Amino acid sequence: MENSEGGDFFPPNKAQSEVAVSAAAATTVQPQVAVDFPAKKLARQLDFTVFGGSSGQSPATAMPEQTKQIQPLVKSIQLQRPQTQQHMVLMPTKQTAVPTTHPSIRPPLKPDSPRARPRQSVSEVKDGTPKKQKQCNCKHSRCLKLYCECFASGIYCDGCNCNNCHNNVENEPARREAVEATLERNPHAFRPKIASSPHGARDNKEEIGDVLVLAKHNKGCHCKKSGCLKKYCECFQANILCSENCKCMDCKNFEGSEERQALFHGDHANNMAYLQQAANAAITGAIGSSGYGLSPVNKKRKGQELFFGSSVKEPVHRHGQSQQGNHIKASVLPSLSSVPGPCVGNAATVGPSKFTYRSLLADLIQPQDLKELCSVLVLHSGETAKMLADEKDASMKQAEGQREASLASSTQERVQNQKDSSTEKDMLDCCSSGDQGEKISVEESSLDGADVSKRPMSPGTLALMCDESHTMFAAAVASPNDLATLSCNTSSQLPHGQGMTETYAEQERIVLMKFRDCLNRLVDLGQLKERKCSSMIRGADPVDQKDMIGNGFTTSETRNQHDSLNNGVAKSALPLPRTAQLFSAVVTTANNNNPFPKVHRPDENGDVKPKI
DNA sequence: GAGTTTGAAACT
DNA sequence: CAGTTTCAAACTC
Repeated sequence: MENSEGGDFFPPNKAQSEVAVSAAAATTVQPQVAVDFPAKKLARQLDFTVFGGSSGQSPATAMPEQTKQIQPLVKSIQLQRPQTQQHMVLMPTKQTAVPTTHPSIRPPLKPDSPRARPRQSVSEVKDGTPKKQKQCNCKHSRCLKLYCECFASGIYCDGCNCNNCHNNVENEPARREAVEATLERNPHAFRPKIASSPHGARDNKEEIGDVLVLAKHNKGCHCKKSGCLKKYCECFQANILCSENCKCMDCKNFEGSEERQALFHGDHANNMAYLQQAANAAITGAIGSSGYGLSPVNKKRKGQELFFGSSVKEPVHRHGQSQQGNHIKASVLPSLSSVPGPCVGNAATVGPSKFTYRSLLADLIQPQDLKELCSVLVLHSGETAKMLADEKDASMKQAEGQREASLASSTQERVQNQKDSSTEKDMLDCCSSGDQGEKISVEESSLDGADVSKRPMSPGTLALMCDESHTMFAAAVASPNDLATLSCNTSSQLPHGQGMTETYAEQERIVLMKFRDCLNRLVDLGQLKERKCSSMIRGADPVDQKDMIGNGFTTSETRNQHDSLNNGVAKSALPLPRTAQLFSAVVTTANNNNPFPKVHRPDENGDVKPKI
């Protein structure tokens, strides 16, 4: 127990190398070992108690578990901290102002401090100026309380300016006692304060510009006067936005806060980051579910007042929480100029501000579009089948006409029809497997005289129709071979033999051609949209961006895009469903080069939408 | 560098 | 759990 405790929490001897962290010695833990960043409160993020869910456990019971897990933690910290620091441009580091005396050459105030050596290895930074973790200046806490950054970081004081320091090897018993007491008060005392996204690793954190937007303060801050824009605020100091966990008042540390943005002004890098953020948001329509949430700066306060009549005295985390709430609300509003909602899509679930990539086509293709597309393709296939069948019948009749009409032949034909009917039934049964509704829908969707259900259909057609309610898209893009497979291998049972196989092949070829054309159209749309977004971003007029919703387009713009899709295409006089329009363009266009002049579009015959 | 402000931690 | 005190860092001058 004691050994494990020392091994878990208490710093190692400074003689230990960083590599030795993995050693099994009792003093293997070097939580601070690679921490080359303002130790400050981030250092407190170390969690020596809770790994593996020791939370709630008494320190005594928690300790053994710490022993098991501390080393991986340390390793991850070593890897992650420096990265984190690199991104913290928001937080003006004062490290350069910190005495740079190297721990190892500092007066042997606390010669046995374990911190010196490990830190050395990582304290050489950028400009070559040796940097050292901040030293505490504790006077009354003996460096045995969380007030002390060193203690909170789980490290010995070393070269600090503290008085009556007990956070060292000589006072190990006292220190241990203090640790236990601290853990007793709060089992999470040494737990990381900043939680990353649910996806875990901090080095996977998502960043927008220079801001860590996924990280979140576990406890949240409670700032009252600093507006969460000073380093008093733990969130701000950690370079994260306040979250719903915070209980701060008059918070300005949220995405879109003009005060916060003001901190960036004059900082080119940050401005660029912000621009980049705006660009990303506009291009991808990444902000939440409702669109462009990136506030083009400076509107937040209005938003706050709008929603809360923002009073400085209003208690609350009002702006940590409410701000997040506001953001959500604001982002829903069509005009961001009026309410500069931050980019928070859903702070309640994803934290202060989470940006998610969305395809340029995200809002172009709707689920019903796929259904309609499949309907179109199915109809097309039916038409093809019909046409080919007619051709075949004509040729057969012609051949028959040349022969003497015989009773036998008519009898044979009846038998043939019976086989067809039987085969059809089998195929439908197979494909509708367990879902009568689908079978019905297939039949219903065959409308208009095409009477697909009563004709032999290609395996591909059947596959398309059968899968319409679940994997329409997949079925549509499947290769003919796949389609044949999907059709339950019924092709071998088909009565027309090779002739029908050719018909099926032709059907599939045409359907796939249509589908390919559709995809090409979509690609064109995407490119069009990309160009549009890019030009908007280049315009860099935030006000203009207010018109961007969702993926960055107004409905009218989107509509225009759809219109452009149909340019040069004879449109149906009847109102087509959106996608029907979309794909009718393809169909009609294809028909120009098509042996099949007439294509029945779904709506031309009324309701042909698959009923699923 | 001294003094003030601030908010987390500790305490009641 | 809320209110108060203590504390040390951040900040101001």
